[in-house]
Amino acid sequence: MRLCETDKFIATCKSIGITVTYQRLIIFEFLQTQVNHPSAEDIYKQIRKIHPTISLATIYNTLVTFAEHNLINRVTQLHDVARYDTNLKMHHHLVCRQCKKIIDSHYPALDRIKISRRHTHGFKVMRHQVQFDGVCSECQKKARIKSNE
Amino acid sequence: MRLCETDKFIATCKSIGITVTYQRLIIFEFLQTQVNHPSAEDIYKQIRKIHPTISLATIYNTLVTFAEHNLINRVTQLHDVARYDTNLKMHHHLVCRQCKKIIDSHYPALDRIKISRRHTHGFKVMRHQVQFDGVCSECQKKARIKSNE
DNA sequence: GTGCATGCAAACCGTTTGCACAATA
DNA sequence: TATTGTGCAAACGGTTTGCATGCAC
Repeated sequence: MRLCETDKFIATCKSIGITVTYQRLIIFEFLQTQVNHPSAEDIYKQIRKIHPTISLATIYNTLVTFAEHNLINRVTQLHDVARYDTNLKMHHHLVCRQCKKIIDSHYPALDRIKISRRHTHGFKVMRHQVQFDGVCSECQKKARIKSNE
Repeated sequence: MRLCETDKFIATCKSIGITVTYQRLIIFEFLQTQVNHPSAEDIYKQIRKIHPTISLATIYNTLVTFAEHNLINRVTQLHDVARYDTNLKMHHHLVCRQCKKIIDSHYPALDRIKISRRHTHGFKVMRHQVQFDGVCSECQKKARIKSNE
């Protein structure tokens, strides 16, 4: 069972062309057990209990590597700096993956989204917002120019 | 016109019980002109051109104050630390305002959301995700206990 | 006059990086 | 053996904070 998972991880590393290391394996296996969206620090503290020699830098490096190869996702893409919004009316966001531009989208159909009680896990939901990830027109243009060079 | 806006700001400050200062006024007025979700640094650089004595700390302090009183919003609530997600299937998030817990919600109706061309502002949309803000059951419980004390 | 806000610099903290050493392929 | 990753510590960058001065009420 375990072996099978390990083999799968090794195969994945080979297919994306990264070295298989013990540290990456234990980080990956740890992540598979997590449902609560841990931070690098969380991961470090947990793994250290069993593997006390692992370094925090390795956790960070590994998370970057995994995310680059889509083995995991960062929960929020807009992570580098805090951004502020003066638009207090309900609205949604288009976020550019490249330049991190945020554009408001007023789209009343999305305002009416309701989540049924069965899916709220006891949450008292107060607000919702839809985020569309993609590439803005300027960045698409830049990419086209680049590919024609 | 300008006077009217200024008066409105003064009235707002009074109603929420914060001191009216020149710095807060210029920051607030600047924010009203912005549609591109500026960062603290952006705001600082722009305002410094006209008011060279303002300090970055004041920008930060003021943004915190404004956000606390709901005059503005932080675009992302989950800002303090990067969080990772091993669930690569399409899903949505319930985020607790208090403890920052994130719970996955698998709700196929939300997966089928489509945004019409008119609303995309030229974006190439690649993914979307709905975020429900609220209070988780544990934090609701804690709040109830506290209010009964 | 009292209390809250500002401005400066230092501290903070999450994250990244340079480098010597170790492990992988 | 050549390459890539690890671990440590130092650097980095966005943000917060302590404190003296200044302004609002």
